[in-house]
Amino acid sequence: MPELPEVEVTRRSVAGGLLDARVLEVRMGLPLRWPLGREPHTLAGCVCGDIARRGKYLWLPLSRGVDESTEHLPGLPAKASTAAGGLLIHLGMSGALSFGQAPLQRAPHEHFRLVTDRGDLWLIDPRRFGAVVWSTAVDAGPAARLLGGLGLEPFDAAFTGAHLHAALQRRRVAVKTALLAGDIVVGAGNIYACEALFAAGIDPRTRSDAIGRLRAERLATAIRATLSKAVALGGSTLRDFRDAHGLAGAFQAEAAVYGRAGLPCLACATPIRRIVQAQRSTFFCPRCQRR
DNA sequence: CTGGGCTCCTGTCAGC
DNA sequence: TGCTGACAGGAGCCCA
Repeated sequence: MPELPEVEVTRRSVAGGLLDARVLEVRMGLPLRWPLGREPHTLAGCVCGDIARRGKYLWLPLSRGVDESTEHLPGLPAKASTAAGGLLIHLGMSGALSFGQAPLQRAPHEHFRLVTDRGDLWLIDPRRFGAVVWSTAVDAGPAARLLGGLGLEPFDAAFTGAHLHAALQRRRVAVKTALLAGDIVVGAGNIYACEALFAAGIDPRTRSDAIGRLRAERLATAIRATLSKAVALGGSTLRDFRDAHGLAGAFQAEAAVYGRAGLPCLACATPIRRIVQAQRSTFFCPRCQRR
């Protein structure tokens, strides 16, 4: 589910509540995609920093604090938490964060819970493709390994039509497959890649190295426009997605092609087609989108 | 190195 | 009503 807009909406909805919150306890449920990589109890006492986003990952910095829950002898100082680093969080296909109050009717799918003095943060993830991974720094250890291969942020000034064009020239896969790979530009998943290609008037089957400079420019603009509109609408809620306060997104109602197979194109009334590319559904208008 | 396919897991829905 | 198969927002990993 969660593509860049959903992850960004999630980030914004938890940032204020988590900042400066002191971790009291960490509870784990069923295994997620990867292990936490650290004993949960060693995180008690850490203080949450400003949560950041990189692609579809969230990075929650944790600074060293004092573990007040740890038993210690009278007269001796409270045991300092040994942890300093952060948590890299990915929502996978079906994940959502919830902050403050217990999520409703999700009990079997609560697989991670950060108990803090400002409220609790839950990861609800039925399919468990999501992950919460400890890393000593965002640019070291497991986080560096997972973030290392990512492409540019779509709103980074370096992500230009020229950059996209040059990157697409180096590939021979279909342009939609190249966008989904996430090593050129991050954030556009299956929904937004389809929508951006529609907005740019490009057939998703077009070989990436056949995209000219002008169309690459249009595609870069369309990716940014599609993603920013989706963020403004609170993301897309197809099934599971909610922000941390339980609010659903509204972009799904604005989708021009995604999930609209057989329905008339909003621009030309030609039936929207569904095909499969790299094991993922692709939706497009065969008339508005050209090779 | 590139590209294609498989895989993790649960839930939902269409069709019989 | 109940069973079966297809499909779902991601992306790392293995193989040719």
